[in-house]
Amino acid sequence: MPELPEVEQVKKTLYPHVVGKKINTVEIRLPRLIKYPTAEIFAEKLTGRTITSIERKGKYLRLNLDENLYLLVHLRMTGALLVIKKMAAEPLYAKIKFVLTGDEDLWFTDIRTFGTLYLIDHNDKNIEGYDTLGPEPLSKELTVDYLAPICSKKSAAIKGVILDQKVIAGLGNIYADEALFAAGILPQRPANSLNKEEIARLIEAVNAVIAQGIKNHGTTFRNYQDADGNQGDNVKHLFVYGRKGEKCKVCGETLCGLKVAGRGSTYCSKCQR
DNA sequence: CTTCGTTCCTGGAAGC
DNA sequence: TGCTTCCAGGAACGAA
Repeated sequence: MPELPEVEQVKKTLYPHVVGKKINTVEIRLPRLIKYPTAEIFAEKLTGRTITSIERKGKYLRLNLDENLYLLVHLRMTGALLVIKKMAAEPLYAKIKFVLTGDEDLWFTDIRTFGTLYLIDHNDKNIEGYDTLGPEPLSKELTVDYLAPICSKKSAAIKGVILDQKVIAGLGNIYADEALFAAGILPQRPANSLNKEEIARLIEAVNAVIAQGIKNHGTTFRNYQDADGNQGDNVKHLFVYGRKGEKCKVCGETLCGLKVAGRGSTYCSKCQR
């Protein structure tokens, strides 16, 4: 599932293929993926626009267009943006085709069809979920002074807090489990039970696992691929995610599985307290 | 306000 | 072997 490092890798691989290209037509095969405005207006307004740059904010990609338009894309679980030669066969699970100038097209594919797309302009209403994103990992805004007061007000599990995009933008289940392991903190610990030193360790761990994920071009656990169709290498560097029942790479203990904040969570009962 | 459960969806794994 | 059931999860939403 694409989280911050995966979306960052999609951005990097997409950039050289689509920036400067014009969208000639848009073919929408699953209109319900377009959350704003309607699929008809979405296609109509995109036609003839030129992609000027790409930004990532949390797990959102924003393709900036001329005429003050912005194409927002959230890949959710199995969404992908793929650049495909016009002569090649169309990709599996194709849901939206952006016909570009040049010899390549941009496709949005999605197995489980949870992905969402929006087309907004600077006068549009805010898109909830996008405008409320919290600070990013590796940013100077993510500090103990920021996170400690938030944690002290919450009795819910710390894992749920760091998965909340309004608190930190970009963590999903993989990097949340990895960060909690690296920080030596159990995912089910109430957020308000963490002291300042633990919160400092957690921020450091979040930054470290995200930086490593980016360096390794993302984690391909099931379906994730970048815009060139390549997989990420980070899965071999995971300590806990997807390793329930296997031995802890640090202490040898069998890793535990537990549902925390509604998600499958894996942790080491010896390394994490 | 917070917290928790439900919903969406499909492929692949697990179970009988 | 072949069918059925369950599970994976990001985030919006509703209920308590």
